Amino acid sequence: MDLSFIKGDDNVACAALIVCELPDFEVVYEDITMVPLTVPYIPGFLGFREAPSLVDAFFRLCDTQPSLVPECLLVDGNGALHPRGFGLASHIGVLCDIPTVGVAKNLYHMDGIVRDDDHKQKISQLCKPGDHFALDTSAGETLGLALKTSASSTKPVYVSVGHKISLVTAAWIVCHCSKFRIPEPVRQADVRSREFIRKHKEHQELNKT
DNA sequence: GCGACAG
DNA sequence: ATCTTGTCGC
Repeated sequence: MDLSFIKGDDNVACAALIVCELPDFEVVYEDITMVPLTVPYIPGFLGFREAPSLVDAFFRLCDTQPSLVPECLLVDGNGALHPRGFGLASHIGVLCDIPTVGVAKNLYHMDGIVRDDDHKQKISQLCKPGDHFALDTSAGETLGLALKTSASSTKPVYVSVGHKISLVTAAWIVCHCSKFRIPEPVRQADVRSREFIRKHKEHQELNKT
């Protein structure tokens, strides 16, 4: 039920697609691969850098385990909460033709949406999982939500529409997938890709001498 | 003009 | 994103 991405070094990263099954988020499929990166990281253009490898992983899932293709992807990055309204989650949704939700761990500043004192004040008002507030542009358009996902975290996650889903539904899904701050499918993709990178580096060390 | 800026 | 030590609490 997800997708994520981890960086190895400058030219190679680790793409991870994890499928979790309810009710306990048991991992029933994982596709973790080292991928070469040719496009640099430029804020605002993350989709062009990371979407291709992740879309590849999704199509591998479609080919090999069609019965495990989820109804929705949770993407580590923004969707509509983006300077041009089209972040990584939007790229993946369109290319894979599947509903996607953007889940960012940090706020990406843009027109009228900044981590100022007002924003910090609103965060401090969030008290229980599910509490949230809208992220509105200076023109009054809601691009996403700051959502508290776990009782023990001060920091919210930033949820936005990726593709073929409403913001309310997106927030509902993120909320119900969260044991900790980061929704479990994204967290598993994160944990497992780090682990993969660690083993990969060990393997490289052995081959040196 | 300069810095900040999802991962 | 990554590097890094300890610390607190269940």
